[in-house]
Amino acid sequence: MVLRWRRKCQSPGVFAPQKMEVLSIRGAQEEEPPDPQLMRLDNMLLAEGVAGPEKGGGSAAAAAAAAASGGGSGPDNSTEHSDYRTKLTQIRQIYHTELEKYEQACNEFTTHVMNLLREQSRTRPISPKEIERMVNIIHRKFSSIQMQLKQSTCEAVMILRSRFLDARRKRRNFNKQATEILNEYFYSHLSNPYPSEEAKEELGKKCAITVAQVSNWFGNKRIRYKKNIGKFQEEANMYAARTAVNAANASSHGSQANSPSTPNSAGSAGSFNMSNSGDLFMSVQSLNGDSYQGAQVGANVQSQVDTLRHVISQTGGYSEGLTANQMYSPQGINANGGWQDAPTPSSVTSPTEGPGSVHSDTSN
DNA sequence: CCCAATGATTAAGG
DNA sequence: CCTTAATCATTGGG
Repeated sequence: MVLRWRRKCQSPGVFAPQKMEVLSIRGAQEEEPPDPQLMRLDNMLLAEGVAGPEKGGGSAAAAAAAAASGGGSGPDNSTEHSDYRTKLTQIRQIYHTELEKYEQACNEFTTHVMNLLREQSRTRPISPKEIERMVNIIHRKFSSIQMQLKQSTCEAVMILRSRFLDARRKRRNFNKQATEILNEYFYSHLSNPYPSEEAKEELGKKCAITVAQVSNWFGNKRIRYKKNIGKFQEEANMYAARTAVNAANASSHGSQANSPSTPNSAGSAGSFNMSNSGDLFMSVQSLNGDSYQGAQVGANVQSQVDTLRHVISQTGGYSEGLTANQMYSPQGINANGGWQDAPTPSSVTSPTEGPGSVHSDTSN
């Protein structure tokens, strides 16, 4: 489609607006045949708040915009809609102006024709039926013009809506910090990267995005990670190392409740130091084994295991079934090729898959 | 310009 | 509702 919703609706003074008496157009205004096309347009304009009552506050338009935004529940961004409402009001004004103009022109023309007929009635007999027929013809003509106007307006509204309500068209990348937080969560829950509703809310809060956006992000991330794990190796190493260090620090220092999720260590980018891998290995041993005195390690055990396993698999420090060709298939991805039961097997990438039995899920 | 990355949407399945 | 997978449309770097 063409993106030119502004322009049109500009008829340069076809009829000079004059002060004329209005004839009785009421009778013919009601379209005898309820044209479905016209009804559709009318309904749409009405629903869109364009053809509604006068501008008694933008309530109609606001309601329409809110309804159009989809979900009824939600403190949707109202700043986004202000621009939309402004433009919608513009369309509405143009529409009303034009409509009025057409009506006036129709009346004038009708009057003119009537006068003509009246004049002619002096020289030849004119039946009232003929007059009525004339008027009908005129009104039909102007009705079709009105319909064009309505159609144009509808089109404009549709384009406006797709322009403003289709979020794809105003996509903004998340800021660095947000993606960092999301990635951190993702890679520290690699064996089960499905954040609960609460986790999503919290992530959304921390990243200043909506829960739906968090879901989108994880959906995209999961599929794209799975599709090409190799591509995410670097990133995975980075975040795994970072959170692993964090976890190691936390567990070694006992309960240290502080540090609100911002490790803030921007120093070690790609360089992963192998020296602490030994410590991490020990941690894994104790965590994966049975007796770990901490006892209070509940929900975040899995995350630590995830990151530690990842780190270990990358550093090659853990020999149990981890061979070179398994670099690209770390932790929780099972033989199915996915985290969840894949409905369509469709010949997964790596048929040979090692032990992926890391599942002590903490659902709460 | 091209092109990879990326957020959002859609369809299909549960 | 949720998910996956494919796709769209934009962003931003070269």
